[in-house]
Amino acid sequence: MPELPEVETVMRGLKPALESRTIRACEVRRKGLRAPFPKGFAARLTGKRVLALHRRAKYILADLDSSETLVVHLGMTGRMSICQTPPVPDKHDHVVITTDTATIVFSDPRRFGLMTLVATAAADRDPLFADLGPEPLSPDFDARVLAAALAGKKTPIKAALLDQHVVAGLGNIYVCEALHHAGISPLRLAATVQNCAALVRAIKTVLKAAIKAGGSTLRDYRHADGSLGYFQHSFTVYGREGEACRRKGCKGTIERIVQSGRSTFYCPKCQK
DNA sequence: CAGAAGCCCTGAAGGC
DNA sequence: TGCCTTCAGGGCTTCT
Repeated sequence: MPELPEVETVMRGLKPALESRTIRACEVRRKGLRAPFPKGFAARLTGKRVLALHRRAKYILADLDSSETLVVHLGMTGRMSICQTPPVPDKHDHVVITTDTATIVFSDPRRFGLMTLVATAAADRDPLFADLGPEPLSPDFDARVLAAALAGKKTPIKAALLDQHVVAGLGNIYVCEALHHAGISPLRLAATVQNCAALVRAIKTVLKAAIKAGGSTLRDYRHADGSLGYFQHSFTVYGREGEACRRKGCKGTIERIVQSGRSTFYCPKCQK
């Protein structure tokens, strides 16, 4: 499940295959993913040069020389693969982009992903991005900003951190990991979190370590070159129900609960 | 209006 | 073996 570290890793892997390259062909093999592809999608990509690749929240953005930006969201099972030779398309391969040097395939069995085009100059104001919270790894995201976003929130801190308006790019796994790292219970109401500085530090630490490890491969996630992430081996709570807490000196056992329909893993002993 | 629940979608895994 | 149910969850819509 691609969260910020996975999307960042895929984006970095795509850079050599896309930046400063010209899209020579684009094959669209269905009407859309979770939303329809925009009108003339393939034609608006064909012949365009990719100026720069970047990431916002869980979105990969490719600025084109046509003043449009290709927006890609991997959803749950989306994958961007670089192939040196054109592959035989699988039934879940939905978009095939060909440059002079490579073929990039977007595949997504569950089709929770998204591919669309926005005007580059107005991207920040697009509904996809306008209300997003700060990038967790940017200096803009600090204790004061987080405290302000959590003020008055009656929802559990777990749900608040999953809210992309509060902070953009966290998903279920890294929220669980960051809360354990900070020693904060996922059940605690957001407005009652005292140590926002520790929580901000934990979020940044966990995300940076995960990016360094190339993200976490649980099921579907792969780098653009097909290789795997390995941060899953460093999880302290996620998927560890019934196992011993890894915090130094803590004798607790990791529990799994369900919050807003989603699994939460935490240690009831050291997360308060 | 905030917060919670429902929905989309498919493949893997478990039960019988 | 094979059929059925359950689960995974990001982001959107709908309900309370």
